Amino acid sequence: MLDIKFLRQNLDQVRRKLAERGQTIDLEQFSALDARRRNLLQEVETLRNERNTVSKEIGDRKKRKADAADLIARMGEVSARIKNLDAILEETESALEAIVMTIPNVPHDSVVRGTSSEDNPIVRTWGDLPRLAFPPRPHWELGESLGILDFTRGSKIAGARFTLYRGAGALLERAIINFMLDLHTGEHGYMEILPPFLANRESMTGTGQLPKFAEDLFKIEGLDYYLIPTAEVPVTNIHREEILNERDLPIRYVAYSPCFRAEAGSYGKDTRGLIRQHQFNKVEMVKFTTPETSYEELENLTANAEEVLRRLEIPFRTVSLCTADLGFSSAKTYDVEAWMPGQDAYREISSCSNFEDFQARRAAIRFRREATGKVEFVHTLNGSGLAAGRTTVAVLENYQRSDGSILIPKALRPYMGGREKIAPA
RNA sequence: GGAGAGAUGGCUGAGUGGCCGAAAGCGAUCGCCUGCUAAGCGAUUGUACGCCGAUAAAAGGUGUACCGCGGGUUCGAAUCCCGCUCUCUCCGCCA
Repeated sequence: MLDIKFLRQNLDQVRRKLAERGQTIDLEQFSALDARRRNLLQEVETLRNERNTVSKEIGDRKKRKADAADLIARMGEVSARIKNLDAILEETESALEAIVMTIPNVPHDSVVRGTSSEDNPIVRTWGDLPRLAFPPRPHWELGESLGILDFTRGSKIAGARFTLYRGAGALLERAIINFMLDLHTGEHGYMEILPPFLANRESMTGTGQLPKFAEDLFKIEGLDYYLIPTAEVPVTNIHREEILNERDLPIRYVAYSPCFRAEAGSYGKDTRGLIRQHQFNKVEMVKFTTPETSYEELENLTANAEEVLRRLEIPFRTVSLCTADLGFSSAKTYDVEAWMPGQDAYREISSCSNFEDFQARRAAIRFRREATGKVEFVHTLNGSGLAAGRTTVAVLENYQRSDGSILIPKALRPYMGGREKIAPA
């Protein structure tokens, strides 16, 4: 969420910035509620002050055995008024919060203004597209004919958008996950985390999934637990309501987790194959930084994600999301898109974002500045490093051969017992 | 699942209705002292929100709230009552 004081003082600027995202927000309503809240607060605090002072006087009188009945009667009324005002104040505050919690982050100045993903500038392209002497097949065909991906049985067990991996397919995805974790912990300086795969309402609110995007989540019936849509949720919430030491920053975590997404509203989109699933595996990088370094950290976070594809020798390009394409909590996002020959397209395989203090404010993640002793909000960042399911897709499609077999990328062979290819049984 | 105990500041730990935002100790920071280190002495040591502050911010001042969370009793609650959450111990079950 945005800072209420900042909002109050920069209404026009915020309105303009949000318009660039294609959002219109009822900032008049915000102003009215904010003013009302402050008036009520003052009134109620004055009454509390009176009650505190007079209650002391009552105590003194009683000690002296003097009569205090008049004061007690008066304070009875004051307390009743406080109770009344408190209820109104609470209503006002939750109405105000309801607005503020649904206002998206303000895009960073370097983010290009646009109206759709068509306007996302390409910032980097890497690798030569493979020139195949045969028409490339999509991964679902390859996976089924090799007997390593079973979409039919995945549907039988759970439903649409669930897939069963078998044999070398299961091994390949596990190898990809292990390779990525080893790379980020061993060479990029991240600490590995294995988090809970369910999270509660507070955690979901802290990172911004709630209250606005409840329909995208799977919820455990009757309990306040949600299946995580990304490891970003549990890992960012590690430090919820904490004050960190400046010298411990930046903190860099990397976590494997399955991710669960309801994919409401995406009917008919990417219905075949592994691209869009209700459950998929992902390795996620999360950072907590000081405000001064967060954009530098975003650049190398993105580079860390790209490095996976470089090592796997899979062509990719990186785009910077324009204002219209930016996620709710993000101030700036790079998407890394891997080349997928079976689809003749680049497809998103990582999304790296700087949330600045947007999540930190919601989740109360702060740090104490050594120079001044003051507490400030940290900046949080995260990025996929990478989506494992889509990485499996990229490997299958880029490394396919005319006989339908798959060459294993060199970087993955140590993770697959030295195996060099996946061939039809 | 059954039985019991507990939750207070960075930590340990007092506090059972007003003098408690909270003793004491530890730790930390600053200063003094000291050949260095240790010891000693002194001071400081939470967060949030509102208001005041010469304009924005800060310094500073002031008020309110916070003793796991939510409600209740009372003129007044860390303290009494109810509900919840979490932690610990024992039993059962289980990977």
